[in-house]
Amino acid sequence: MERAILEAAVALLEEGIPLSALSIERIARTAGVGKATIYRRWPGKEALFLDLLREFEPPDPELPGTSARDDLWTLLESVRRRGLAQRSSVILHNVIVEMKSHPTLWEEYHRTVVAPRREATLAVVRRGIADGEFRADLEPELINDLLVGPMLMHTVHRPGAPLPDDLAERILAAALQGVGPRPQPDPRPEATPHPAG
Amino acid sequence: MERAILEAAVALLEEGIPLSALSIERIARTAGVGKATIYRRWPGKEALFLDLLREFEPPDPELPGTSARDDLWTLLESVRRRGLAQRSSVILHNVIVEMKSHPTLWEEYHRTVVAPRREATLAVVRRGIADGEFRADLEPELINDLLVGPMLMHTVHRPGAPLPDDLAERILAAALQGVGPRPQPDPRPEATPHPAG
Amino acid sequence: MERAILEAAVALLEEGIPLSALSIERIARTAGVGKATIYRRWPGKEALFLDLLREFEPPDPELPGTSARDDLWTLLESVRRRGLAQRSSVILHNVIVEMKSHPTLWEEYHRTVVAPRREATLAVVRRGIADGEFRADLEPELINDLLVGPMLMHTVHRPGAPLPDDLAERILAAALQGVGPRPQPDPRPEATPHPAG
Amino acid sequence: MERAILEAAVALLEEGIPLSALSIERIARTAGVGKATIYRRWPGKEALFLDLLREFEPPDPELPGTSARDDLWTLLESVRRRGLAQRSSVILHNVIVEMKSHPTLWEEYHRTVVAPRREATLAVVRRGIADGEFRADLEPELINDLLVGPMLMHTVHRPGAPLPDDLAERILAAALQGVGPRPQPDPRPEATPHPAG
DNA sequence: ACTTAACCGAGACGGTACGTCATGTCTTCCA
DNA sequence: TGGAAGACATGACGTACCGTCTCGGTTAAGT
Repeated sequence: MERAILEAAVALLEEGIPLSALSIERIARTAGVGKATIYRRWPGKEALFLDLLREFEPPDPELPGTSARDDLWTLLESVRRRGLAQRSSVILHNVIVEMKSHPTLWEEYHRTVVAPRREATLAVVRRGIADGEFRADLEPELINDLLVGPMLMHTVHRPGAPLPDDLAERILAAALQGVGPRPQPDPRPEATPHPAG
Repeated sequence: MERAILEAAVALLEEGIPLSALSIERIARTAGVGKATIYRRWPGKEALFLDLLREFEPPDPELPGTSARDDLWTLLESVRRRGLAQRSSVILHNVIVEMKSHPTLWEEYHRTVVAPRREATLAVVRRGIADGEFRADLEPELINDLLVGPMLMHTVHRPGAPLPDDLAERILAAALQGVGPRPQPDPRPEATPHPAG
Repeated sequence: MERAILEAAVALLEEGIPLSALSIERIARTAGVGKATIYRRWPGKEALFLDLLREFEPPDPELPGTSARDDLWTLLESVRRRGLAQRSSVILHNVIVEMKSHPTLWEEYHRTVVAPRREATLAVVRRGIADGEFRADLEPELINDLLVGPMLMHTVHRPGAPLPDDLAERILAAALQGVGPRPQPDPRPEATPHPAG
Repeated sequence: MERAILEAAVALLEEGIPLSALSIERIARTAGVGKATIYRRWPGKEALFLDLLREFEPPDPELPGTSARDDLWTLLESVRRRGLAQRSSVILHNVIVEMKSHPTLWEEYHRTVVAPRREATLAVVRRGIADGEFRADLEPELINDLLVGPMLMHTVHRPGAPLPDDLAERILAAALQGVGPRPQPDPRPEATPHPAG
């Protein structure tokens, strides 16, 4: 039942019906279900959307564990790819946007979906600090934001456009080495940042 | 007249009325104005919101021009402070969110407000590259995102919370030097990069 | 429900609200009912008025059957009395007037209410012709109009004024004998035909 | 100016626009005139309609004066013909209907147009009584209504249909001689209508 | 000829009503 | 018992008119 209703909602979205036209009445009609049946399960449209989001949430990526850098690359890549997922992309962006106007629901979404993901990245960063891959004099949160933030900037400024393949790699490299002037006196080829490889 | 209407909308928002309850009828009633008067000026609720956003747009900060670093610090600080603006903060965040569901309007907001701001930062970054303050082997956009992105991460994850005073400074420092392990063998003190001032 | 709405409409009319101020919004408000509830039952204001008219339609009078003349007197009297009906009178006149601007509805009212009434009178007239009470060389319709028409003239020219008690009797008498000069040579009194009763 | 406005109203009516869609705004637009210009001349839509009616009022017919009967025939014929007037007919009927909901205006129309016409017929009837053409024992009003009423019945029951050519003649004849059984030369007291049963 | 008033079109204004739609609650009736 | 069906009160939607009101821009007369 629950499924039938969510499927109906998705079906409508995929038909091109804009999110703002997704009334409960319409979903009920499409699902061949009484309105009351929907209200019995969700307190409102937005709560239904939340479940709809969870429906599409891709699984967390499996981390290689070879190094903090590699793990972070994997995580950033999963962020990038999520932005490309066929059905989701634009649709889900709008769902999220809509849901943001319901603080309670957004809070729950953040708590159960966004925050855990952030926590996972943070854990990797902390491990990287412990292993000497990251500077120990910086807060893990700062390092995390320095890596993930640039990723989001792309989607803000180029909505709809696919993120470049090497974006994760380039962000990681730049963030690790810094964007300040290269220490020229150093003659070393510097290839990978950690010299004693 | 236009002002009176926008003021009425803001007044309602400040009374705690949620954005979703901001019907045109209500705004008109509050402003003591006929509905037609609103429709004569804006094609719909969201277009009105766009003007409401512009209303609160703070002026662009004046750049010191002493160095790219100082200019960027000023720009990041203005981003931070904008998040604290008394009336706006949470309210405007919601307005933006709402408006995102109207692609046309959002596109215009981006074009006339967001993009120019980004362009200003990018110009500073380019100058910094030319002056040798930033690595020349990186795209200006990447450097820009590396600095601005982390700023936004804060507001995403801690909505409503004020951004720490030294956030801009810490982001700049970390981004310039990189978050990879410090090149310890180097004995030079390399003086912590002086902040703006 | 239907009743409650019609009652509300009548209540407003009786309060002296002019028909032109009888908006559906107002009726709904007075009846404590949503607008949709009204639109679910009637396609518009005028259709509602039609039901309002039917509400007040008095029952057809019972005919004595003693003679065509007596039956017609009864029918004319019922026309006269209908003009005096307490609540209706002026109000209903206006309702009818209003409804006339909706050809379809007026057609229906005529078909279901007016025409049957006319047919009933015509039937009596035809019987009267067959029985020799009326001239056989005249069309029944002409005779009918000659009797009913004068009745209506009164209401046209003296709106609101009550019709005189003996109007039906006087019309009948005059129509039967004709308004031309009396055939003087005839000395017979020919006793004005005693009315019903 | 006044004319231009009335013409515009008529033009719209003749285009088939229903009376209910004849807003002042529309008339003003069609006439190429400001709304205020209309309001300066008429207090409202219905008052304008009144002038519109007067516009179409045909001239009173010229009476032959040969006899009351002939004069009345002429008057009845003019009533009949008025119902056929090309532009007016249905349109004007609706205008009248509409105007009836404004008691004041209707009263004025009645006083200045309808009543004088009735008075003219009544005068002829009175003359007919004096000349012995009509029974002297009947009120002139009754005789008048007996002649004019049947005329109106036709338009009530067959709206739009043209009135038959000989209608006036037939009404006059029937009314003068009466619709009761003809006083056959038969000397018998006429007891049962069909003698040779 | 120059001013000044009247009048014009245009259309904005605060309102009210239109008829439609969606909300969330509530029966009703069927399986 | 629980679900579909949908009626219900509420209220926003965007449009159209209402009747009043400024606006400038002609005209016209009066000086």
